[in-house]
Amino acid sequence: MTTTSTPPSQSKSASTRRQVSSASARDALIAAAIGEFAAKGFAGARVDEIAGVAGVNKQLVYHYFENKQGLYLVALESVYAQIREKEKALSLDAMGPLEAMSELVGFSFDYLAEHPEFISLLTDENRNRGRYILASDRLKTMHSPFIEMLEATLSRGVEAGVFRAEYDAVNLYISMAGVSYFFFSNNHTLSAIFGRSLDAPSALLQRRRHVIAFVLNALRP
Amino acid sequence: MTTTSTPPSQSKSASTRRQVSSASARDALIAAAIGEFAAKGFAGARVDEIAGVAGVNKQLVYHYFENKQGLYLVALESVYAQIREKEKALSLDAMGPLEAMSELVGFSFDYLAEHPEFISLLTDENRNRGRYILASDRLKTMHSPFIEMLEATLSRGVEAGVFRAEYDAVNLYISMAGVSYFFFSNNHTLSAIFGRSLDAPSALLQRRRHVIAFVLNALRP
Amino acid sequence: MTTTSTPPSQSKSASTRRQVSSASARDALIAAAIGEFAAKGFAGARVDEIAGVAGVNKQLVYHYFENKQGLYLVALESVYAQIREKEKALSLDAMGPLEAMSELVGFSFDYLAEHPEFISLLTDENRNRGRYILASDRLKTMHSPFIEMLEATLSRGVEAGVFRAEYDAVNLYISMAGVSYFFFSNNHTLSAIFGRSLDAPSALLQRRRHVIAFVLNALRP
Amino acid sequence: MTTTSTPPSQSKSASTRRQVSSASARDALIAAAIGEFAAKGFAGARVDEIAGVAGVNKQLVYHYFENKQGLYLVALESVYAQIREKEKALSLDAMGPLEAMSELVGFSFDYLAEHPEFISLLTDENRNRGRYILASDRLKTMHSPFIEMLEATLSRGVEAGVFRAEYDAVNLYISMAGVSYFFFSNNHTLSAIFGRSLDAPSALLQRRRHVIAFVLNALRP
DNA sequence: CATGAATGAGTCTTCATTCAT
DNA sequence: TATGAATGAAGACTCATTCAT
Repeated sequence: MTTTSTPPSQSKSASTRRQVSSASARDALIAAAIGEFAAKGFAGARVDEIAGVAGVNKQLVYHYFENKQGLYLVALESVYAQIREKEKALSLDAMGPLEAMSELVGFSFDYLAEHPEFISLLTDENRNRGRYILASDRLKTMHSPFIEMLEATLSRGVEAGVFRAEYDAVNLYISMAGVSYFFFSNNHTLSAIFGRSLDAPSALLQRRRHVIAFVLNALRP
Repeated sequence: MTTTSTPPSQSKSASTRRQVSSASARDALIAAAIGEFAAKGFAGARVDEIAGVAGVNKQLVYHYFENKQGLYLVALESVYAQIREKEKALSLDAMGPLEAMSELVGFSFDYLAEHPEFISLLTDENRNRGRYILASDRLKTMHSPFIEMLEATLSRGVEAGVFRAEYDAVNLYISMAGVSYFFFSNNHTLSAIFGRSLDAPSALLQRRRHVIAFVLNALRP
Repeated sequence: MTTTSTPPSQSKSASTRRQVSSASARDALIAAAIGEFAAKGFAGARVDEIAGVAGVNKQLVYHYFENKQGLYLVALESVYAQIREKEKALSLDAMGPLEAMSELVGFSFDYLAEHPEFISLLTDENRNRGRYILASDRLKTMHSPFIEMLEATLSRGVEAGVFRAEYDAVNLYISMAGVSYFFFSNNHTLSAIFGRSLDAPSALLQRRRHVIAFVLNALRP
Repeated sequence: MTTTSTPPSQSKSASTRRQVSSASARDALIAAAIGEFAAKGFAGARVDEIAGVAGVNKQLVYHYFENKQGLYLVALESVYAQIREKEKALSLDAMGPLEAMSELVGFSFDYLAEHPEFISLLTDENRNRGRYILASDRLKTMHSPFIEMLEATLSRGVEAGVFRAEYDAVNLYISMAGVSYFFFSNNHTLSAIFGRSLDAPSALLQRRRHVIAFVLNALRP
């Protein structure tokens, strides 16, 4: 299942079918919402369009999510939940610090490459000054294991003498994420300014190699 | 000067006043538009609001810019023109490569710190898939001197043996800009996730130091 | 320069040029107005468009004609004046009643064929319930010689025994005009309904022959 | 039924009321639209006014007809549908050719006399150069039985030796319709020019007699 | 649960007209 | 005279949301 929100438990027998249908209708709405909000932002997205893409009646938006904002919040929670899920799958324990760090940088890059909707929704949320992320208890408790993995890898590397000691994990995280994120989030304006197609597969591969080298070089003692 | 090229004020009494008044209505609209579009995006911005903030009649938007999109385009051109203007003021010739690179990284950081509207407009433009930047001849010809300065500084440093030779200038630019840009563009969500106020002055200063160190470290041979 | 392009002030002596230019500006406005009002009706016509087509400043409309309605009235008077002028050129005295009547019918047809704007303006004026024609003293005193010519021709023919005596001139006029007018005024819907191109030159010629024959046949004793 | 196809009334209590209510909102809009468009033309008509007259919310115009043009098209189809309906009720088979022709001419006159909105909408549509009638499949397939009745009556009369053989049915139709149509469509300007009240009941009756006589006289061998 | 109808508060845009020079 | 700037009133159209069944 792509979303996390568990529907409220119902015990009526006949409602089984309804639950199935409900769950899929609800999920379809969330999936459609992620696409619409990512493509057009909160203000530009249309409830009608979301319902249409999901193939359900518009009223269900209000039934499940109260209003457009409620749907937006759930969509945001959903994309965060997805990345958290993927992050948990990372297992760095068997790797040395250099390899582990390389894995972390690569993961950051790859996830953004494959999930443009994550970038778009984050972007919109930042224009809202983080209104929803701050209002959502679920989001606040949805701790990322990534920063802890990064911290642990950094420590291991410092101790092993392969990483500089001067960086704190949060700043390192922001730099590591930033070199990938900015490439994707501003791909169109960068392409226009430099007159290069930065969304071409070859440009992507080249960029991926660059960001790993760049971060690891910066970490050298 | 904040808006598009306006003729310098002249001292002829009669005609000047008219020109000034005309220019100021137009300029006031552009300034207000930058603020509105930055705060709410294209879809969320309200023509009424822009005119109200500018203190002029709403219909002047249509008189001067044809429609909301026209105003948006001019606002976008305006913020690009501003940064290009500042970039031209950079003079690195008297500096050694290390100092010059440090200056470039610091400039990137400082400009974004002082111009959140630049970030917001770029962000929105990227959600539009760069539609306006591609459509604007003015924007396409508004070449940035920055990338050439970076290229020159990089070459100087490589020749002097203080920089690695492996980076190409565009990728280096994106990394250098990204470590600052991402910090500002995603400040709210990062603050929420890390439970830190990354917009506090001290966090800003600390980040500034980090990005300069990070980039220069990555450049070491 | 982005602001108002100040026109080079010309202080050439002769007001002659201005007067000449005035007269032609006024005429140009009337000509453009006839075209616009004919093409789009009073409500659909745009003052800006009229001024643009005439190549003069919009303000002149208000200077010469007070407002849009004033211009419309003058345009209407103008097309009436034109047809009155043409009607005066008809000289039937040397013809027999049959030939004269044929001439009158042919004239009605030809004038409408050549002056679609006359039809369009009359049409719009009728939708206004004749508001302007009733309000205009000029139009009310712009007597048509046509109806008197028709009356005289009819009398001559009745006396000569070649026309029936039963028709009164006004009804005859309306019938004679109607068989041509309806063909032109409703040419598009008639073409669509009958699936024929009634605006083709051959259809026009055929129609012309028909209306003359039809009216003369109806007049036979 | 006056408006476009409405679902046949059913007798289930609940659903019927809804359908009726739905249908009536739609029908009320069409009826109001016919009046407004006839009175002021497409450009002059106001959506607000139409909704107000219909007593429904303005936005239902967009709900049912997409936009102003869509409503205009349906209004046009509606008036065409009305006349087609009436035409079908004509039964000429039991009459001789003279009586039948007289019936056809009288019908043309009477329908226009009773349906000024039909004239007005046709007029506006012709100013549009038949744009809507050409775009509407419904209108193109809404064949008129009138022209076939006229053709049959003409043939019968020619064979019986009471009508001239020279007229083709389309030209005859245009002449027959034109002598009535022009009288009504241009009633106001004609009244003004001739200084007669051509919309008085007596003038109407007199005109009716004239057009029948005129057409039948023209048809005599 | 599901659905189309309905609505009110906007939202961009137009346009005739006036102002200032 | 002539012109661009400016304006108020209104117009078409949108959209999140609610109602009724």
